[in-house]
Amino acid sequence: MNSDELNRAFAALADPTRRAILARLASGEATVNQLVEPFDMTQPSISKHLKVLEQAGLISRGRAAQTRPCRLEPAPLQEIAQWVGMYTTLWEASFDRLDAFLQAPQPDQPDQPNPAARAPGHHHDQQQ
Amino acid sequence: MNSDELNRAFAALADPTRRAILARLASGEATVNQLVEPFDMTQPSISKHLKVLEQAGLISRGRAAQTRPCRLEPAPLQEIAQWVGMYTTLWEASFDRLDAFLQAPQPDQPDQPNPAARAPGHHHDQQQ
DNA sequence: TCTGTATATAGCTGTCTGGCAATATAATGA
DNA sequence: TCATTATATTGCCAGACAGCTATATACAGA
Repeated sequence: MNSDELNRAFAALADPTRRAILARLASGEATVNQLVEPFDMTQPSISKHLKVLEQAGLISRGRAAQTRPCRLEPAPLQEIAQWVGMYTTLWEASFDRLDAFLQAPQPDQPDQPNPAARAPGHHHDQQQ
Repeated sequence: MNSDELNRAFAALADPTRRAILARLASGEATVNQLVEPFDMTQPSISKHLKVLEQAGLISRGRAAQTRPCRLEPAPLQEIAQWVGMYTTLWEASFDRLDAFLQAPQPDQPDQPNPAARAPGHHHDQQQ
């Protein structure tokens, strides 16, 4: 749950073209040209987007002849799911418990709040 | 699951200062000055961050005397959780099923892939 | 009304970003 | 080796962004 990784992952996902590329890759590997095709955009622009996605760890690239097939790498998405998971108590908590939650020691440390508040059983136990 | 909302939410979360602000707000409302305090940063800079968070819908602000208490708004986080959720099949799938998944019709439409692939039962049924 | 406190806005700067066209590199196949 | 195809890199530009200082606005209390 490194901060830099989250920075890069979130920043990469902030662009709709890049999210569309990931959506495409979710259905299987694709070459750069295949990824260029659906977009009204030049190949260098897509290559730049791919570089951003790669540096964020969201994709990896192999080699097959002269193509560089792109594959989706789920790890950063998992990290994001985990990060967002720390806030799920905010909307999972039932109405009458909401205030208690707001008072309770919730995620607090800049960038690594409370990793133990994920499961649907919403246990309140935690450190610090 | 509007694209612009996701753009703003992801972009807002790409900054560690803003994520730290959210972490702080997860434990309850706070005034601007209270949010400034833990950071080695000027008040106008924090106010700017708050504006970004507000425009992303991640926080809202009330009025109490001359303070403007900030409150965390979970809706965009829920949208992100939902968006990421569409990719969970990629790592929930067991090893021997992975290839099948990569062949199967997965999230594809730019920015609104397959909303029906969330639950832990990982059902393969879906449209198109 | 005046003072102080809380917050917002304006203006500046350097850096990052997303797009493009043009060009370079890498691997294939003849 | 040469031509072709696939991809990456470079250089350019306009706009966004994060930080700062200085200043403006809003409200409270005397």
